[in-house]
Amino acid sequence: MNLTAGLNPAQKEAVTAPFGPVLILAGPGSGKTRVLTHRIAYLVSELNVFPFRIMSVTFTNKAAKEMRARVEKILGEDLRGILMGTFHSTCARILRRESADLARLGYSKDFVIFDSDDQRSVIKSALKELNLDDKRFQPSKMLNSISGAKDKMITPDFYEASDYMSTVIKRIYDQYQRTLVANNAMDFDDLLLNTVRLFDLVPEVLAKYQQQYQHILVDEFQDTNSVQYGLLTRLAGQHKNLFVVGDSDQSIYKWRGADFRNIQKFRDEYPSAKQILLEQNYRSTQLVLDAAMAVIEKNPERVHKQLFTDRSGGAQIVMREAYNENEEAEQIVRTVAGENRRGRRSYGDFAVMYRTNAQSRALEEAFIREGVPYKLIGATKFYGRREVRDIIAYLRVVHNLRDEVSLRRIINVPTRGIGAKTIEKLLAWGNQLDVQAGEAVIKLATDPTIALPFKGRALASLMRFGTMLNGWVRARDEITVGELVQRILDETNYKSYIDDGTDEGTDRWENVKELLGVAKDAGEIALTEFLENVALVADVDDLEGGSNSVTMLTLHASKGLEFPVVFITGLEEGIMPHSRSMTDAEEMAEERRLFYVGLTRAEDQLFLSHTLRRSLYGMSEMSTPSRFLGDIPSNLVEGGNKLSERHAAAQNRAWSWDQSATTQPKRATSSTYGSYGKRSDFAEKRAAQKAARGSWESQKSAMSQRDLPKPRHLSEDRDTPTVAAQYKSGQRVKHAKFGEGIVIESKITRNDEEVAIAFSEHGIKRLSASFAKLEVIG
DNA sequence: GGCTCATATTTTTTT
DNA sequence: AATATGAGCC
Repeated sequence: MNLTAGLNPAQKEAVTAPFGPVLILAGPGSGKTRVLTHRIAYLVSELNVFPFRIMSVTFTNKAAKEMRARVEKILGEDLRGILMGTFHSTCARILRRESADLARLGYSKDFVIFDSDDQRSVIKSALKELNLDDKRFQPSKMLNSISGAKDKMITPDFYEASDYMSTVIKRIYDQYQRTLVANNAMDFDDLLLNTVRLFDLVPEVLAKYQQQYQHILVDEFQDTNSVQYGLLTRLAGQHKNLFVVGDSDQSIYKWRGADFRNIQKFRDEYPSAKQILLEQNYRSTQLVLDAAMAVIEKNPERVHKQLFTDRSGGAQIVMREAYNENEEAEQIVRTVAGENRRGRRSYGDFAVMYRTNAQSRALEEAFIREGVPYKLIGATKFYGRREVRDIIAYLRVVHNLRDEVSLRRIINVPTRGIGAKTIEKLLAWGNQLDVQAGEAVIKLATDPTIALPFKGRALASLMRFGTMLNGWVRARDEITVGELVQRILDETNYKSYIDDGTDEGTDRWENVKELLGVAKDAGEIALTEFLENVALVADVDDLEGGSNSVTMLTLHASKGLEFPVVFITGLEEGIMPHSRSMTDAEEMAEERRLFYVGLTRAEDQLFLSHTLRRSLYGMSEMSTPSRFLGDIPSNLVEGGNKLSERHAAAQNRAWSWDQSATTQPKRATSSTYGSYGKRSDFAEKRAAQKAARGSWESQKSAMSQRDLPKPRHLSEDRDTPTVAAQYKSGQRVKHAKFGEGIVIESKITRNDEEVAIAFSEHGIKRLSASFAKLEVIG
């Protein structure tokens, strides 16, 4: 088998690099996934590494899964000897395996993983316990500090208390960590940290894994944090076969502790490391690359890289401006529908990207309205919904009775007469008897000899709940996760609690049923594994809409993917770059890298859009085009980069819109963009789309590309105006407020005409013809 | 203890 | 806009 066929010299060199530390610096689209998969295959087959003893760490579970499939395809065999996963899942696995030694850290192997929501509630109860104000010590800030400490491997005892703030944080951190251990729970950082601690505490365990994994491969190395780095160097301590692949220009997770300087650290610590550069791009046209390079070059302290491709030329970038996010979305759907209808592209060729998840809403609505199939990656977390979290909390308590956080969540949901006072009393009582959380309720319900501090209604309720919980715990190893969920739903009468007959209630119940479906699909797997998947695998939520649908995703989620046509939306100051990054130069550099990542996802064409007005937190505000747009060379943009002109125009328009808003009735958005109503309404439409997608899937063999549902009213080509121009330059007009002026430019935008007028007394204004009352006087 | 209404707060990105 | 928290009342 020739594993290097079709690879360029640099790629070949990487695949066949000698054992020892290797650093691959790979530009976007340089085939690094290919290099990784071939490297693994090479290790397995050519060098007879058997049993395989290879550990490969990628960024997402999805990526790991794909990589496994690819390697298996190359080798044509089952790869049980290779561990592939994320850092987090790898660590969870190791920790559960070493449960005997894990006890030394205070955990049993049934530990649960607390996500950010759980973390928040732990912090909150810690604040309460310590009598601290959650305004002064914001839970999110506290969590950031704690996470930062954990990344530096600082335990509460060693947290430096130099001033008042840090003294308080130290106390909160201490309390937080105690709570986690008491709950037999780990947060995401703990999974990594405890693995390293375990290795340091029990050298035999480390030695075992060093022996087991002779080769370690790491993808997206620029996004590792220092604990992950520590974990790698420990694991590779003996064989030093550490093969890392990264690109500092694509480092976009600094906020999560990632530090691309790990690349330099690696160089310093392994001076003998072989270093290979992959600069040839196989994905994009030269034009796309030129744009991306022009953007990234502006970042300070950066090593210049000359990306190149065989794909010279390429379609020019389309830069578009829309009135608001709804119009922006419509422009996109029309372009997509148009290209699809002409048979030039299929829906699956398009990706629409945005900075924040909240921006997906307007896009979804537009796609639903036009009947264009899409799939949403990430988005409003399915597992973040209240009703879903409730059920998960039930499972977690059944799985780990020490989980007080989850118990508190569900002990009175559905309401069963167990209020705050009773809960506190119950837990205090349990504490005296040295039983935790769920154990206490069960003891109360099952041990007739025990003296109880409760009576009457509270006691009856607790007994009933304890009996139920006991039943589930006893059944948990006998029945499947699906059956367990079903039982919990039945016995708690959850449906009548959540489905109150309103649209929203029905919607919630649908979500519960979806979770039930996921549980049933999980089949025979253990509860532990099920809960771990829920905690660590984020992509269960992806609305898998077959291959032939438009992908919507955040810029972060786009890393590692590629699409023929990419739309990047919301390119406005405050959104992209995000307002939270404005004050810090390093964060701004990261925003730029994020934009760079988005740009380099495109194979053939880029559409970049910004709006004049954007709704945020339910308020519509004027927006200014992103500074990043200005960095795209004019010759790469269709019709030239008009950003600076637009920038000025935006300022002017901001002014005139606000003026007209006071004198004119509000623009009829409901007729122009359709009215959207409440959440449930939207959920309904989304469900309808989902159902329709199912039928598309089933019909797709019978149906050709072009027969897909025809857009209802946007069958026009993308820039066909729907209004006719009323004004032309040179005309003299009169405005109610600004007096007389001369039209210098008239431009048709969608559904409107925009007129630039030079007023004798007020200077140049850009006005909307439908708004401004203009009288032609000559 | 539980429900309803009013007010505050939020959103960056994800394992 | 959508959700979380808190006060007030049954």
